[in-house]
Amino acid sequence: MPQDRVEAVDRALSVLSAFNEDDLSLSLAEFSRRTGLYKSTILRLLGSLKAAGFVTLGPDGLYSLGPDLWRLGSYYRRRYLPSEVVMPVLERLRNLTKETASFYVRDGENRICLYRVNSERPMRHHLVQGARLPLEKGAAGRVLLAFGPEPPISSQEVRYLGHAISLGERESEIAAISVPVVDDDGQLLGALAVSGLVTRFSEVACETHLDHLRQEARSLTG
Amino acid sequence: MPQDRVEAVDRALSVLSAFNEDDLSLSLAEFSRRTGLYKSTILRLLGSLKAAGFVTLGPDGLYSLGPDLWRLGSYYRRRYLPSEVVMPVLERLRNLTKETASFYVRDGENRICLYRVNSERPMRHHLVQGARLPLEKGAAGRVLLAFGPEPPISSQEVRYLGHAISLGERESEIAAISVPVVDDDGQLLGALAVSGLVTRFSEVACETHLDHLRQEARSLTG
DNA sequence: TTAATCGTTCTGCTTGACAGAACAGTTATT
DNA sequence: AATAACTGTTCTGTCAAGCAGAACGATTAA
Repeated sequence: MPQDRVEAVDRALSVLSAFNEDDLSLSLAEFSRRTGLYKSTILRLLGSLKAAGFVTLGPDGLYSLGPDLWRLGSYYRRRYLPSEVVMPVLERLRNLTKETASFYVRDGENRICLYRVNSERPMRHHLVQGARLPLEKGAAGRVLLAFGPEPPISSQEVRYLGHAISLGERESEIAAISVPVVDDDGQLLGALAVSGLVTRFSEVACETHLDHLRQEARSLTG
Repeated sequence: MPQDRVEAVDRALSVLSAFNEDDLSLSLAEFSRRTGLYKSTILRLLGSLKAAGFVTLGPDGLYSLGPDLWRLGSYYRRRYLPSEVVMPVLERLRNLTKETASFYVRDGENRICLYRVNSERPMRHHLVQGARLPLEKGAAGRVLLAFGPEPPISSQEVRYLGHAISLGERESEIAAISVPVVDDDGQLLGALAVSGLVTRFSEVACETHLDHLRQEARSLTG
C-alpha cells in the first residue's frame, strides 16, 4: 500500500486536532464529543501524548497542549527565514504603512502565515500565525503561486509586475499587497504582504505601500 | 492500569523526537538509526504524521516537521502571556542591560524558556526557545519555585528579597538575575531573567539590572 | 563486479488496542 | 433529599491491526 498509515496514530493526532484557537483546554468528555472516539480510547491516547510532553493534564482535569509539542513546532519555522530576520522587517512595514504586515510561505497547495505584526489601528486585519489559506485567492497567495515552481499561465501578469494586489478577493473587506522574497539563487523564499481595510487602499496608498514592500523585500535577501 | 499508553503512538512520537535543533530534515534510514525501529514500521508511522501535516516529505526524500505541528505548538504559548506582550519587554531589557533577556514558565518539575531575546554581544548567553531546564538550579528556576505552589523552606530568602541571583549556579560561566511575574490575583505567571557572562555581573551591575527587571515585571501585569 | 547503501513492498503471527459495560464521584435538577 | 445526568476511570473478551523480518529493485561507492 502506498498510502499506509497507523490507525492509532491517526486517532491520537485527531485528538490533538480537537484543540483550536479558542479552546486551549479540553476535558476528556469534550474530546470524546469532538473526535467521536470512546473515552477509554482517548484516555489511553492521551496517556502517550502526556508521556511525550505533547499534552499536560491540569489539576482541574483539563488537558492542554504541552511544551514539547511547541518546541518541535518551533523547529518548523527555522527552515525558513528566522524570526530575528523577518520580524524587524515586518515591524518596519507596520510602522511605515500603519497596516498589518505578514510573511507567508508555501506549503503544497496552501500558504501559511509564518510571521505577522498586526496593525495597531482599531479597524485592522487581525491575522493569526499558522493560519492556512488558499493559494489561488489573495495577494500573497497569487505571488507564491506566480514565483513558485510550475506557475500557471494566469499568473503571467503577477510575474511581469513583480507584485500582486487584492481588493476584497478572499474576504470582501480586506485588501492586500504582496511582493515575493527571492533568494540569491532565484529560489522563492516567501511573500511579504501588507493588508488592511479595503477602503484605505486607494491608488496612491497602494503605490507607497508597494515602494515600502519592495525595499524591505530587497533588504531581506541582499 | 493507571499509566496506560498506546505503543503505536509512543513510537510515532519517538520518531518526531528524532528531530532536534541541528537536524531539521531526516531520512528514513536516519530515523531508523535514532529510534531503533524498523524502517517498515517508521514508514507507516510517518504516513500518519504526514497525513496530519505534522511532517512533510521533501522532493529529496527527507522528512521535515510540518506546519500543523507548529500551529498547534503555538497554541501552547497562548495560555501564558502572549508574544505581543512579552517580546517588547524582553527587547527593552536587552537594550537596557546589553545581556540576554528571557521569560520562563513552570512545567511540573522543570522550567521552560518561553521567550528570549539574545544579547548582541559577541560573548553572550545564547538561549534556545523551548529549552527545558531544572527548577532547583539557576535564578529563574529558583524564582519559579519560590513563588509557585508549595514553595520549599529553602526558598524563603528568595520570597523575601523578591528576586534571585545566580552566579555560575547551573553553568559555571553564566550569571543570571530573575524576578517573578505575578498576576493581579497573585498567581505566578512566569519569571523574567537577564543572563550573561558571570564576570560582567558585578555588584553594581546586578543592582541596575535588578531595577530594570523589577520595572519591566511590573509593566507586564498592570 | 561487488558491496553497501537507499526506500519500498509483502506476509504470517501475535500482541496490543478497541468497544462497551460497569464503576464511583460530582454537579444539577427536581 | 432524591433523582438524574454528568463526570473520569477501570476492567475484560474479542478481533484485527501493526509488527518483525525478509526480499525487493534502484542508487551510489569502492
